Amino acid sequence: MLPAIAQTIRPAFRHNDHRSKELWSSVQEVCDLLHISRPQDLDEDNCRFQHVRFKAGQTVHLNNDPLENLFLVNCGFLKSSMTDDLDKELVLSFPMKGDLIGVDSIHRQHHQSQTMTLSDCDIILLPYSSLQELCQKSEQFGHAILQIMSREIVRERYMLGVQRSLSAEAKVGRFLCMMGERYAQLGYSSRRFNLRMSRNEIANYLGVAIETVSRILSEFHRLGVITVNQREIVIIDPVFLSDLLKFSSTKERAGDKNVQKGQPRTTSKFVGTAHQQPVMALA
Amino acid sequence: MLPAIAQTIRPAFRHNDHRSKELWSSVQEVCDLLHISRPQDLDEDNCRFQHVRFKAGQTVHLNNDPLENLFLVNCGFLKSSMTDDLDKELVLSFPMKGDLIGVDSIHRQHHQSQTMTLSDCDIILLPYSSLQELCQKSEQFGHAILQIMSREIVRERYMLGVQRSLSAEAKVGRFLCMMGERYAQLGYSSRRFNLRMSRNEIANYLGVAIETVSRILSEFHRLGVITVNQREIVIIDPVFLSDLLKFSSTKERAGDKNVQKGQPRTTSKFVGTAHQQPVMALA
DNA sequence: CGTTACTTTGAATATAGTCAAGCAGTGTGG
DNA sequence: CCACACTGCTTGACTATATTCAAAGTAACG
Repeated sequence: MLPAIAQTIRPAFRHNDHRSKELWSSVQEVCDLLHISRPQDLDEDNCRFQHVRFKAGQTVHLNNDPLENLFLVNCGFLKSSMTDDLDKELVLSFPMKGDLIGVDSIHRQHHQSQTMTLSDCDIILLPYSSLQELCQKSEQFGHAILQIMSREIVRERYMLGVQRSLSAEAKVGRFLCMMGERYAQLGYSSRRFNLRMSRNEIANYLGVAIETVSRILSEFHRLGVITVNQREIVIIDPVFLSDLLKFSSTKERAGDKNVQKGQPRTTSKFVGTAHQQPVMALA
Repeated sequence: MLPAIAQTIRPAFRHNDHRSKELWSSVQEVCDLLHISRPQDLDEDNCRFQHVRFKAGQTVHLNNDPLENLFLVNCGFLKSSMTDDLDKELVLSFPMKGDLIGVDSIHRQHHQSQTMTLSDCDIILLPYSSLQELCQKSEQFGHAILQIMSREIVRERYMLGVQRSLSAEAKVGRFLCMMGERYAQLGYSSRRFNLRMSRNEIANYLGVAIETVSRILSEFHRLGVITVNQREIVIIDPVFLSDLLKFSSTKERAGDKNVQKGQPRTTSKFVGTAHQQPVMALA
């Protein structure tokens, strides 16, 4: 079985001959990474999954590649995107540790997107055939895979809600909060982090113009709710950003709290809210 | 097993005592509806799935209901929606025949959305436990379920692309085309159909204001590319609508064909394109 | 027939996009 | 080491698009 896997990986993978302490992971380790409990009903644990190293800027898989492997991020930062009718890139997600890449490809047996590395990465190859086999052996594992797919649906749906009902500044605010939370899950600070992606990629991901992202970040900085220095972000007032999630919606903010309504246009429209909430000390 | 299913269904279901020719469906029939091939590796076909009838305006499941059944639409039209932070409804989809409802609930074992009927409906209950069992018995069936989940992800992703990169009129145009295609798949005309949902629901689904939907439909009508009479739509020029998909994107139309750019504002901005494409005869 | 819900239309406004210019880091080669 | 170009980012001015508010029209319903 192992030789079989080795043969199915794309040639590019074989160029990565970096020495690594753990080139193969067990089912246990994969389950831990995926945040699913290890199936109790799976006795034989002789299955191993290969790790592959990527340098920043490399391609993990391209659109329309045949489905052979799913990819589980062990460490590093990536960008998944698709191409629309006009060959314009649409950024779909920024996978990081613990994220499973490629579940969209099961439908047509070909990848419906492409994924690039934004930093050096360590990726675990999960051959789809092996996953199917595990699903067959273990009902619990099968259920866990369905859960992961379901979670992906819920996540995308959440983004859909963001796209539809939030203003540009709320999108950016929510994006920053989300990134903070994700870093926190990885054990980093949720308040101070480096964005791994360009303004262009953020703008694309959020569905707004790059200038808008830039303007809003500057505005947040001016208001003292964040600090921006290149790609280094410090979130000073997360409450402000999370309130934006709720009340900056273009459509429904009339009727909710009388802030941000009828503020003089000569000053920032955020001032009203900013003054209501004490600026929190930087951790 | 059958009594078990009968006991797990919600009380509301039992009120529907309409007499029906086929109250139970086989695995075969379910697979046909889902457009997946019947698993060859499943010999015993003694499993039956209960049908439930709903009148228009009834609730199939509510947000946060525990996951007991998935729902497969046998006939009728529905609306799935979720509730955002502000208790505002967000329409997610308009399920119809062959659509599987509830795959989002597997993740947390509770439904993450609610579904209402827009017309009288016949729904097949698929107990999640039975599905798991079938997945276990048949590798092919398991794969098919993964495919359906994957397809759902791809669909939601498509909507995400629509939300991000299309103008309001392109969204409406695409919506009409999409509805036409879906009716066509059910064997109805793709050119002439009744919308089952209100303008409000369309607007919500597309993430635009209701007035915008109304205006754009009127505009399309004025241009002769569609006919609107209440909720009855006749698509006269699908090419026009599908071109909108490509070239009405707010962001990328500069540089593509010099239509719709620099048109006098006194007349419709669609006129330029409309004149380039012959109006097709009404089928 | 009046009430209600849904839809259409117009006018004013707000939001975000486009265009254009300039700035700031980065890297290259002289 | 500095000039140079290059890329990514920021900012301002203007414009387009879509929303909000307001009002009136239309169909459905008891």
